[in-house]
Parts: sequence; structure tokens; C-alpha cells
Amino acid sequence: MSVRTRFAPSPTGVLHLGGLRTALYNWLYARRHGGEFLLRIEDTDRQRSSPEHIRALVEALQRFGLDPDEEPLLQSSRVERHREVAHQLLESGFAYHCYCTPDELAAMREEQRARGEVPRYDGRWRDNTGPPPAGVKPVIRFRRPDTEEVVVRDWLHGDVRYLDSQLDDLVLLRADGSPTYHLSCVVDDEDMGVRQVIRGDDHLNNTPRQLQLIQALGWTAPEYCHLPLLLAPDGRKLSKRDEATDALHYLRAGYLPDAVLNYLARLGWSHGDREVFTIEELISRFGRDGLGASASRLDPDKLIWINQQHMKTAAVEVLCESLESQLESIGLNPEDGPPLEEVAEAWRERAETLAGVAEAARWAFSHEIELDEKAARKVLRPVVREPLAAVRAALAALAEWTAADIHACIAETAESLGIGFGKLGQPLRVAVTGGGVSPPIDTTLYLAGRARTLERLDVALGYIDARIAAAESAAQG
RNA sequence: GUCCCCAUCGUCUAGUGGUUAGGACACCGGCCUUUCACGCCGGCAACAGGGGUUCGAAUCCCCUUGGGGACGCCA
Repeated sequence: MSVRTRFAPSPTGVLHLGGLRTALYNWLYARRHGGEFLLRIEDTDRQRSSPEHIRALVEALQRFGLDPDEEPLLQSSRVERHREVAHQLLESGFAYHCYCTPDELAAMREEQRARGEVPRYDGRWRDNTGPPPAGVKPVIRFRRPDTEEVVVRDWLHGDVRYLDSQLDDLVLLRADGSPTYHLSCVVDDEDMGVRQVIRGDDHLNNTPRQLQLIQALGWTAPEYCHLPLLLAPDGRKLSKRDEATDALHYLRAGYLPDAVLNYLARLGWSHGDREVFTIEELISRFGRDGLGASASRLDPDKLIWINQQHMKTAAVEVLCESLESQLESIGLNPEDGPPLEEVAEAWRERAETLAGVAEAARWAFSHEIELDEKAARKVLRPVVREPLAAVRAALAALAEWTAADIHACIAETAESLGIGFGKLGQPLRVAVTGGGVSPPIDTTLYLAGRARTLERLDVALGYIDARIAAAESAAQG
């Protein structure tokens, strides 16, 4: 069985997470089986589609690395072919002209609803033999075949049966000659050679109609897989207005693309007890076997955890790329500080996202630091004045500014003063970073650089002196 | 309303007639530790309800309930 999958979004907004997951599954399946993954932009709704949206969509997919194997196909470029097929259906008797006006149809549905019936086209123009009414542009409707039932064979749901009587004659070509979704979709999938249709559950009910169309055209139906929907953390439907629905939001927030993909892959698919996968591992393991049929909620905590796991093992260049933009986005200059690789290595195991790294590393890139009031009061006390002054002198005299030398220097100073390493570490940390949390103290000082370190130690010493003075005057007064 | 889909810890899930119902996130303890993390160890916690089928059901069938989707000259 040849494998050709496709992702067919309508460019009506940003790429949302559900769409990204659908794209991912299609992409993975194609990769896994040595097939092709295609991208088709369903832009036939001109009112809601725009070139910007199309570009954003293609770009978003690209940023996650889900590149299609062929040029993306714009559905709008294919209307001639769609019309051709509609007329072919007309000639073979599988379609007919319907002269109902939109108002007339609305009224018909209204009546049917009022009577408690399922709103459905009643076929009033199905077998018309008389002359067409003047002044009304007709639509072309599909004459659905009179079979008993239509069976959708689905990877996840097995055989889903639809009674033919539940389906109605759908519009193929609008009064203005433009094709509708069902027609375009079926024709394009056929012409693109798509063999596996992996899409959202919301299309399951569309499938029997498309199957009938395919049958009327004498084509071979692809395999179908209707994926369960993604739900918001609270179990409700994902709202498009929610920022967290936008796939690119996660990149902006400092998540690694592969981590987001890993998380999404595990939502609705599993492989034993494994949680963390590289893209390569996903490609070699992904398949219909592990797919689940029930809807799943987004869990921000788990995404964070997956991201941490990926941060620990990602190539440092990947980390740097994201870190650079994260630093810029909080107004810091990536050039004005230690090498990004060193920063990334120092924090890859102690931050949740690259945004977190940038924030935590702020003191290594800015010239001014803010002393955290609480930490300073707790740590920068009069008793550490002498030890701190001693390390400052030792550090100033250090021949090489490396983490190892810094470590030895601090250790020696501590020993000569008869105090523990830890007694010196925390004051140094608060003095240099302004806060009580940072990578190991030797790394921290190394990252800060000698100039910044000495400068800030002087500031801290001044702070302590002021404290001593204030305490003395309080004692005297 | 009609049709369709879904249902195991709070969440993601493993499980396909016989398991002390497993793992992961989160949460709570503890260990490690110069801070913070990482890591390690342990704990809490689930088969929606009711009927069948069977020697035996989380697993198969039916009903109920709950959640979701579709019923357009949108895609």
C-alpha cells in the first residue's frame, strides 16, 4: 500500500494545536512508511482566507519542522478542475440542477425543524423535467445513490454505518459556479494521490457523503483515520481566542519545537510506558497501533515537564537559537554577556523553558542588578564582611578566570578563614546575581565575568557597611 | 430534535477474559546537595452506573448517565 498523506487546513487564522497535531500525525505516518506528506491549503472561502494567513500557516509548520514533500497546493487554483468534475457528474446523471433560493431552503429547514424532523434537502428538483424557472441561477447538487447504507472504514472507529436515508443531496457547485468543500476535497485528494486521510473527528460525519461521491466517480477511496479532538485543560472545547491555542505561542514562550511535538504526539497516541521521544524515535515508532479514540485535554504541566526533558538533551545550538530570541524579547543584548552556549549549559537542567533561562540569566547580561531585598537582608550581614572582602581580594588576584580556578580560590579562602564553602557561596551569589538562586557559585561568577563580579562585590560590601553604620548609630542613639 | 463518536487515578495513558489494575505529569513525604534545579526512593489516587454473557470480566453485549461532534450555496 503506497503512503501519501496530507494536511488540509483552511487558512482562516493561526495554526492551532489541534491542527498541528493532525499535521504531525500525517507527517509521522508518511515518514514512517517512506511515503509523502502533502500540504493543501483549503482557501476556497475567499471571505475568510487571506494571503497573510496562508503564509503564516506555511511558516508555522516550517518552524516545527513539518515540511511537506511537495509544493503546497492552493485549492483555489483548482476550481476549473472541480467544475469539470461537477459537470462530468451532471452528464453521468449523478448530479442535477437545483433552483431553490437560499431563502427557500432556509424556510424549508425551518419547517422541518418545527416538525421535529432532521433538516435535510427534500429533493424537490431532483427529477425535474420541466423548463427551468427564469432568472434563477441554479446550483448543482449531487444525486446520492440509493444504496442501503454507507460504511466508513476507520482506523480508530472500525466500521461506522450510516443509513443512506440520513444523507441528502449536497451542493457541489454554488450558483456562482464555485465548488463546495466536499467536491473540492474529494477531487483534490484523488488528483494528489492521497491514500490516507488523517483528520479531525469533526469530519467523521462528512465521510459517508464523500464516500458516495468517490463511488459515483468510480474512484478508489483512501483509508480514513478520524482523530479525537483536543480539549482545553478544563475539559471544554478549545477556544480559538485562547492564546494557548496558537501553536506558535509555545515557541514564543520558550518551548522547544520538538518538545511541543513530543507532547502533542503523546496526546492521543502512546507507545508502552514511554513519554519522551526525539523526532527520530517518533518516526520509527509512530503507527495506528498506539492511537487512542477518546478526546484528550491539554495539560500545561506535562508540557513543561516534557520540555524540561528535551532541554536536558537538546543540542546546545538548538537551545541557543531560542535563548537568543528570548533574551531579546526581555530587552537584553545577547552579545553583551557570556557566550550563549555556556548560559544554555548552565541552565538546561534548572529551567522549565528557554524564557525561564533568559529571565534567570538576566544578571549576566545587564549592567545594573537589583538586590533582592529579602535575600540581601538574610545573607549580606555584617558577619560576612570580612570573608567577603577576603574572597574579593583573592578573586581580583586570580590569574585565570575559569570556573575551576574560581572554585579553588573560594575553597582556599574559606579554608584559611576556617569556615565552610557554603558560608561564602551564598553571600557571593546574592552579591553577584542580586538573588539567592543561580547555577553553582563558581559557574555563576565565571558567567558574570571578573569585572562584573568585582564591581558587584564592592556594591555588596558597601551595602554591608551601611548596615553596620546604621546598627551602630541605632545602638548609640 | 436526529445521527455519529467517546468513557481506567485530578490529567495523559498501559491493559484486549484470569494482573496486588502498570507507567508518566501534578500533589505529598524522604534522600542527594554550597543556593536553585536535576536525579533517586516512597506515598496518595481510577475501571461512570445498571443489567446481562461467562467458572471468571476494566476487557464482550445491551441500557442509562455524562462529555463531544455533525446536521449550510463554511471548511
